[in-house]
Amino acid sequence: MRALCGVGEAGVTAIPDPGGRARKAPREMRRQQLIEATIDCLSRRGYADTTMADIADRAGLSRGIVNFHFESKDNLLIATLQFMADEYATHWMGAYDRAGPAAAARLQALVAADFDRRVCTRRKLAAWFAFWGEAKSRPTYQALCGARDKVYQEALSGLVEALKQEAGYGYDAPSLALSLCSMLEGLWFRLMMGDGLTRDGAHAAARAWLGVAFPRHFAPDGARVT
Amino acid sequence: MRALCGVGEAGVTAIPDPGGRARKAPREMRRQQLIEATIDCLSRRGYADTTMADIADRAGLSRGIVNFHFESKDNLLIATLQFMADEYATHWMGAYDRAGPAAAARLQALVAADFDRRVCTRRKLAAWFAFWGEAKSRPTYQALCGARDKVYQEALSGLVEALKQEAGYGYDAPSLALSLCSMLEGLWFRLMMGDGLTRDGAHAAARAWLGVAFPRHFAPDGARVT
DNA sequence: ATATACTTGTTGGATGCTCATTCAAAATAT
DNA sequence: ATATTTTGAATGAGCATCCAACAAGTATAT
Repeated sequence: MRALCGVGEAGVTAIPDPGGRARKAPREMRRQQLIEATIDCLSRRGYADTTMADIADRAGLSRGIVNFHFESKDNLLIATLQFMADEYATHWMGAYDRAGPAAAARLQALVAADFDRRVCTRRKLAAWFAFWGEAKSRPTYQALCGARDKVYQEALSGLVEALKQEAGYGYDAPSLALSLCSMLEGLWFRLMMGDGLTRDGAHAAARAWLGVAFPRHFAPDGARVT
Repeated sequence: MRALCGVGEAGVTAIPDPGGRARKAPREMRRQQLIEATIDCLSRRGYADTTMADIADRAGLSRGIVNFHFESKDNLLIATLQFMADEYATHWMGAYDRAGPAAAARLQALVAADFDRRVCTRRKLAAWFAFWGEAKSRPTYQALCGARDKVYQEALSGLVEALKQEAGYGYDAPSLALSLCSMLEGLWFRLMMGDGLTRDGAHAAARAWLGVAFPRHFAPDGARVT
């Protein structure tokens, strides 16, 4: 589906074309191509410096094309954020469902999902932060990001509560759930910032947290204890 | 020092003037006034929509003024970020020094400092995130933000390590320190995003974590155990 | 099949607006 | 009188949007 991934610094290279520059690529494909180009530009140039021309160039198409497929720059950005939010939700929900019924297994799966290659790339993290930086002043962004979080946090809260009942931990479940998902977001932040932190390093830190918070369910390195 | 704090939504109201609109306010005062106006605009309109005119209006001064005191918009933004980074560092270092020699007391003080009124306001958090959103594509911002973190994280790491040695905890200290400061950043993020989370709620979540991670030093509610 | 209208995509330049910067003049200090 | 600070309007660059022309498919007619 996604064509770009390695993201070399190479200049003019366009996205390997779904349908080439050929006219009449299916509507949805061209939209997706433009969305990917937008994520690309956001991650390279930042929100403020991303122009319509940049996006068109990166997609290897002409200047007017965006206004044909999306009505405006704003619409394109919203569609891009929507796409990322949907992709993220689909991803973690799939992991949740595949993890089986045990609360500990589900929690472990959710944490692992956050550091999976498919959603956790420099490119996408940078795009997320570009949006988040603007979110407080744009209700639309805030709504989309908020929706992303709401359900996710509820899922985490439920699991934290379930583990508490299973093992009689003494913590305050809502507070601990909040600190858990804040930590996951913070790790994303540090990954995006560079600093030599790797996806594996971040994942290890998250697992260390699990081991500390739920010692009867997870070993200090985050491996599950039966 | 800082004049604005309550930040009502009120429209044209300028910053209560250090020196009024009177000409010839001391150089440093006018610079500070413009920096405060910049933080204000960033938090209300976001990075992309903050213009020189906005800033001048909010400061209650004329359009050309910024280019006189700072040479360019870029310079003003950098000075603003610099100011926030300095203020933050001064603040937590002061808390650290005032906490006395015990590692647990110092850790508690650092966590409390992060949720103190002076640095943790909606206004300032929003400004931080405006910068962070652009940081990946602007080396200068990244350097300033990175410097902010480096020393802070080292301090936290040292304390986490010290507590481990005091009480023989089983965790991996570097990973746990990373997860701790990620959590603090994530809590800032959620505070900025709104969602009904209060400063006290965020602080409580952080303390809950302390209780979970260092049970021999902190009670479940984060109070110190002697 | 081949020609003819019609729909959908695509292009690149024209248009007009917003904004950072510049600057000459005015105001205030020393 | 001279130096510093402030003003507000002029300048010009960059950008999103618009649009007229063109291209490529698709349906209908011959």
